[in-house]
Amino acid sequence: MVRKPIHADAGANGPEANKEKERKGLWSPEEDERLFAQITYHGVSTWSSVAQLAGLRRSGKSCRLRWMNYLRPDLKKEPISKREEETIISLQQSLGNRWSTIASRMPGRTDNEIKNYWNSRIRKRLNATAKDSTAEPAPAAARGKEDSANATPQAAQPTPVHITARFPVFGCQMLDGAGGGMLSTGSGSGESPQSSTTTSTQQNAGDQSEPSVGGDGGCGDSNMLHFLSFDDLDYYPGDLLVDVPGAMDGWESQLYSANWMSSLC
DNA sequence: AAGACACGCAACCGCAAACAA
DNA sequence: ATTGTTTGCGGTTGCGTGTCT
Repeated sequence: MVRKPIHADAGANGPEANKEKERKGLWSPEEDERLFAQITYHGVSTWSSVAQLAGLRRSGKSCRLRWMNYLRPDLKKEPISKREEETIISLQQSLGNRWSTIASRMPGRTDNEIKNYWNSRIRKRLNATAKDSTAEPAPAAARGKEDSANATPQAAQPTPVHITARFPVFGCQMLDGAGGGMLSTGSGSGESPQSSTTTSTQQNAGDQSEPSVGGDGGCGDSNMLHFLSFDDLDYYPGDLLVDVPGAMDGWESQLYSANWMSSLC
């Protein structure tokens, strides 16, 4: 479901109009475009500077959230699958409501997405079944953060998530700004035939294990976002720090323009 | 057909940790 | 050591859409 944007300008005639205040509410396609371009070509030093340099009247916090939850190129667009749901339930049992940790083990999914999914669907379902049979073990949500150290070894270690050829994995690395660390990793498209993030590797049969690089284009700074896809691999979150200058250019033209932008309309 | 209700999602809020000056 | 700033996280809310009556 895509909500119609209530652009913050709509309230510009209100009492707040004269204040050069931060915008709130849904993001317009133009704002998305600006933020995306800013981060793609110039990277992130601090989020507040991103907002400023992109000419957005948004808080850095808001920009970060928008990028993390929506604009990041490695996000899966298709609905959460049954298998992913099982993973969420399993991880929630062992980790509690530590959504970011859970998300880090589910490439292409955001903590917000998982949290929403849990709150709107799984929790209700589990509550319903718990009423039916009181044998249902209590979720670990109530446990404190200190439990993270006591989590099961299986959950505490970065267990590999096997990704088949149908789930090309992308790694993005911000090289600009402080640290230049891994910004995000995740899987591109999924089993859904109408997946919005089709790549050239999507149709592979799964017999390739070498990283494949997106096509090359010719725009922008060379190394702000470095971008990879893998056809078939065991994925350890945080492992994909591979530097392939120019790799994102092909992705940008293929995904951002053709699919991502159309999904906004 | 219309209103009420439920659902799903995007985004905000408040807090705490990490970091810088 | 202290203070201010930034980032990251989880909880919560608001609103558009779909479904039911």
